[in-house]
Amino acid sequence: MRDASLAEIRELALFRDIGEATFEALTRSAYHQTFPPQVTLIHQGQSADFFHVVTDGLVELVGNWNGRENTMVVLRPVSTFTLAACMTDAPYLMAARTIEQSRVILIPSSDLRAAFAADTAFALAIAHELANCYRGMVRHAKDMKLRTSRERLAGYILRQSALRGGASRFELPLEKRLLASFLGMTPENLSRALRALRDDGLAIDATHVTIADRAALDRVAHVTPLIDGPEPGAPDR
Amino acid sequence: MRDASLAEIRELALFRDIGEATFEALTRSAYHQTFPPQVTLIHQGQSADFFHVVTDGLVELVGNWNGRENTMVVLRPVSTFTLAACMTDAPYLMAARTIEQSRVILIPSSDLRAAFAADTAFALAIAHELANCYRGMVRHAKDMKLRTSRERLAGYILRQSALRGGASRFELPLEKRLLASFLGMTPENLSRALRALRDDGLAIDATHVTIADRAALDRVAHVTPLIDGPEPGAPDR
DNA sequence: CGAACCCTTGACAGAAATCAACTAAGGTGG
DNA sequence: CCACCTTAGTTGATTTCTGTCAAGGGTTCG
Repeated sequence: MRDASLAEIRELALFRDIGEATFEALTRSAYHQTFPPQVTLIHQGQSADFFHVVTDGLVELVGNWNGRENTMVVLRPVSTFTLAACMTDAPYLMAARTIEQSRVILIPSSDLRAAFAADTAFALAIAHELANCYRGMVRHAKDMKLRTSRERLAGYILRQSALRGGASRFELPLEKRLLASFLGMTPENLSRALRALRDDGLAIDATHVTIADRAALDRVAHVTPLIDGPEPGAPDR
Repeated sequence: MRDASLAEIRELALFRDIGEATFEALTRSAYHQTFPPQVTLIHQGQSADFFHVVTDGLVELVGNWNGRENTMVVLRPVSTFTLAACMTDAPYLMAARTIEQSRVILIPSSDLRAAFAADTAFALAIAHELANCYRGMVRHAKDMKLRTSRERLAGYILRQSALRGGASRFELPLEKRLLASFLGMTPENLSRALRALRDDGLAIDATHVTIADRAALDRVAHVTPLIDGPEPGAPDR
């Protein structure tokens, strides 16, 4: 891996507190690679060869079953995937595909497990990462099971706003069909839901989002950290 | 904690490989308590005081939002909950309630984190447990987003059969309204779905399940380890 | 310029939630 | 022992929501 990459990665929460020897062992056989958009990085069912860290771009985790496909997670930098599979040496449950051009670190899973055993600080960082992945998936499942599609959409918009420091105008970061899949609906349905939310303080022109009435939108979404996650930058409370 | 409990617990995968000192530190301030049915053990949003291990009985994890409620997980012995919250010192995302009389070990979260730092074998066991919880929730989310309610029900029946060594006749382990909630449908809908599956080789009389035509049922469910989990007892592959 | 592709819209069909009525079983208390 | 109440489950009627199908507009890209 190049020196510039190494310095950049060393600052990530996953690697910040670990020993120099561990860091070197982890990065010795690792790759930091750039991928074009729409490239499938891993397939579901494959054995867990690499632990992945998205450092730039946008990656989606996709579930497939019986000819159907669904976007389960959208990963922005800096995020990881395939950690649980690597730790348990089990097959990937989801495929991963770049949405836009992305840079990804690939760490052989055997090195990951060796570093876990050798470095307590790294073990703790891994456990935190696993716990956060779990909690993210619990939140997504709660979103799916407790909210209607309209409510999920309103919640998504407010989360995106929060990610941008509470901005009331921003661009949708995803293609609508991808967003629809992530929110558990069809593109047609998303289209209609977006129009319907105009009565609740949301205006959308193509990809340009304007929150006209935040309170009204939140009366639909009832945003809560127990589903929508903590405020960006804040600890998970 | 009583000696009988200690011996019993020592054999669990979580504690099997850890040092004697760690085990003693963990169990010194732990409780092994019996709870009646329908008791709420924890509420969502509470701070993570205890790590929990279900040793007997049946416990459900429940999500609440805006007056709605949904069963997210059903835990049979031996299973754990609140691990992710304890490791990250974050609030519980789900409430827990006993379904039937249950015995639960409660370990103070500070002790859990101390043991993680002190004992590498325990850290590894915790990481495996976290990874398995994550993968379980991914599977549940895939179940929800990729399958219809009828397909989920068929899958559930076949999983329950597999848990019983492939038995074709067994008793439903849950009240139907609880099962309906877990499967993401209403009780009325579950009733109808059960009748509809009679054409697909499933017969249900009250709580008594008979799989008349396993192949037909699997043509509906398309059981796969990537959603339904590994065969009981087998590693996750 | 044509070919994809994304998005939107409308019409329709199917699935699921809701509302309501009814049965059956279990528990309580007179 | 029986009347009464509560609760789980079923069934039917209805409405609401969502998916599907089809068509058309707009954009991008070879």
